[in-house]
Amino acid sequence: MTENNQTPFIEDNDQTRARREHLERIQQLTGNAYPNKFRRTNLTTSAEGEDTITSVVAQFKHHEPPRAEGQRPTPEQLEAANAALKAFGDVRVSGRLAVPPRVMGKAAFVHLSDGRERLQIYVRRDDVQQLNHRGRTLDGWELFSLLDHGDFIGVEGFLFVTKTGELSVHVREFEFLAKALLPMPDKMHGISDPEIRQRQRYADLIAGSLKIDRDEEGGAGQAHELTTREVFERRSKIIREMRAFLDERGYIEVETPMLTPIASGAAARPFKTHHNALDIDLYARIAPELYLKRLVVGGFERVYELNRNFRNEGISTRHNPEFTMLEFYCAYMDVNGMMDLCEEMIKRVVNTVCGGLQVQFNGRSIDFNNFKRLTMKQAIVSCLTIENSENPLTAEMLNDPAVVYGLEKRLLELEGEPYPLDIEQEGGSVNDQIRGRLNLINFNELAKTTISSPQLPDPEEIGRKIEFLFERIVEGYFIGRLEQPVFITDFPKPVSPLSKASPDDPSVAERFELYIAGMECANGFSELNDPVEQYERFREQGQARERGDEEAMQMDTDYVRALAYGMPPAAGIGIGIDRIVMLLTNRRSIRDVILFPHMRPAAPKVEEAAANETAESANEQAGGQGA
RNA sequence: GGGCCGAUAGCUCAGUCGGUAGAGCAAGUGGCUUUUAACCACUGGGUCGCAGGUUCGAGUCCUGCUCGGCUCACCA
Repeated sequence: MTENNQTPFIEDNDQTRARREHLERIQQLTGNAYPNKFRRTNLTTSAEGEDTITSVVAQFKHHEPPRAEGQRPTPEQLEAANAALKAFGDVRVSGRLAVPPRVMGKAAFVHLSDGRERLQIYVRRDDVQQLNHRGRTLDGWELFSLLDHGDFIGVEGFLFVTKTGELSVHVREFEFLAKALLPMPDKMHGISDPEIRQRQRYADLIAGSLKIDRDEEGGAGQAHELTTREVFERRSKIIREMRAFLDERGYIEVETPMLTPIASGAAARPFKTHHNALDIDLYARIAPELYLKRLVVGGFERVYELNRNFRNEGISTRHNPEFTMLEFYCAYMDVNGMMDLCEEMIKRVVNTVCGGLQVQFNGRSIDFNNFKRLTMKQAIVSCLTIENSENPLTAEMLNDPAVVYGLEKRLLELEGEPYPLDIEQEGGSVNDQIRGRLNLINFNELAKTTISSPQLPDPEEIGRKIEFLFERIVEGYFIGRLEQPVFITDFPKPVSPLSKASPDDPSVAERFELYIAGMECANGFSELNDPVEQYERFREQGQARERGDEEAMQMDTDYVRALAYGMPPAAGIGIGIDRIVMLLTNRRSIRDVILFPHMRPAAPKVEEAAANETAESANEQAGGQGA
């Protein structure tokens, strides 16, 4: 038996010991427990060009006689089905043992899985005792007895339907293909610990493919919960559909640098690294935006990139340090055209992937038929005037600096008041109470207040305050208003340094963000293409940075220079793919739609830690010798 | 970073008031040639996340720590 310290990645317990012993005996019996290939037949139509369990099930499952619950098919039905199946001849398929072998004396049933579908095989001792196994004759029944849940085998035999009516392969020959030295998860429960599911996605995927689901609750037409595999298959489909949508419209897909000397194009803290040969610091990109617009300058009228961005910020159910973004740019289009295009694209993707425009997410129904559009000021107002019809706040009133200042002051006062607030109110959380109090503000009074601020209202400051009010009131207390798809438009110019100002109102940018289920899913605008103004905006950002705003955008003089060659009017957008996938797979955490999400390293076990330490000191010694 | 919750056999989970560590599945042995969450009998399997403390005695109570989940804050 293998010493445990030679395989530190395998725990030593009764399960793994049994599997190792089986492996040794298989090795002796077959001469090679890890063969290089298995040839499958090609009776079915499949993309793979050979028979998979999925393709065999897809093509032959319909031969199973219709049977009522708990009823067995009649002998006549079986005879007809088996006669039909026999005509197809022998099939060779392979897969993982999806269950522990059910051995009944001198015959056995096992299910094989190819990761998607499962197919039952039937093995009789008398059929395989003289087994031709890769050129040598051996006792196939003995080999079969050494199989464990999770092993890979290839089988050859004829298709038939069992007495209970299940499509199966009656095995004549089989080959051992690979061993599972680690025990499989519980066949009924799978893996429930989210930590293991995310750290060891392979185990999660295996567990999903091996799990026996009795689909009892499928009666009311309820869409079943997607398996992990189905989530990622759907993710792939979403991305494929988006690419197709853009390709059809003449967009060119490009790849721009992931490692950049300046992390710009968004407001976020970057990851920093160092290039040794050039001896310069580089930053993992936080957005491809400025490179893509250089390409618009260069004559790519329609261009897109679908790839990863990296932001050195918090991790949450909606944030992963690396996330996938689709950005595309279209020359001669403005922000309104881009909203139309975005809406059209998302509708098509949703419809194709989910088979309709009503999608269940987190217990709510999202209606993708209807994308609303609200200016940022309208959105704020819509939260505050519901119960206050005699004293309505209007979007126009938010043009008055006194109202903006007064509202901010009142909001901060309300938030500063200790719990419980002094108004008489039965129950309700602090947030409920603040919501209630916000509705009771006398907006007409606010309009009459004088600004106590020493200096005259600075338009820049007002813009930031409006965004602050939006974030606090709409995104905070009234996030439910952003549940159905809604474009929030007319962002304040000071917080939108890459956007063109609105021709109607120089204080706002032609910019939008798309909110769905309270999540920010997309951000787009009419691209600022005046190099002089862009230079000034970057300088203002630089000043904000000096004032301590770590996230103010970095100046990129080469980008400004590119604009100086002339960029046509254009609109661009960034769409957060992970969040779209969350919406369309009904997953509440971004970690459930990213195969290998970032997590804090698990605490090493005692022996592992010791092993790592010796490895590290060995490395250090080697490094010291080299230097 | 704050709050709440969780970590017990390979997996899923019980474990009462502080008094010898439990079940199902999985594993091992035997039986069974159309089963299907196969079945029947027997057997083995534990650093109770880690480190301290209280106690005659800790899976259980206390403190600290690690990892995770939810949530708030942060984050265009």
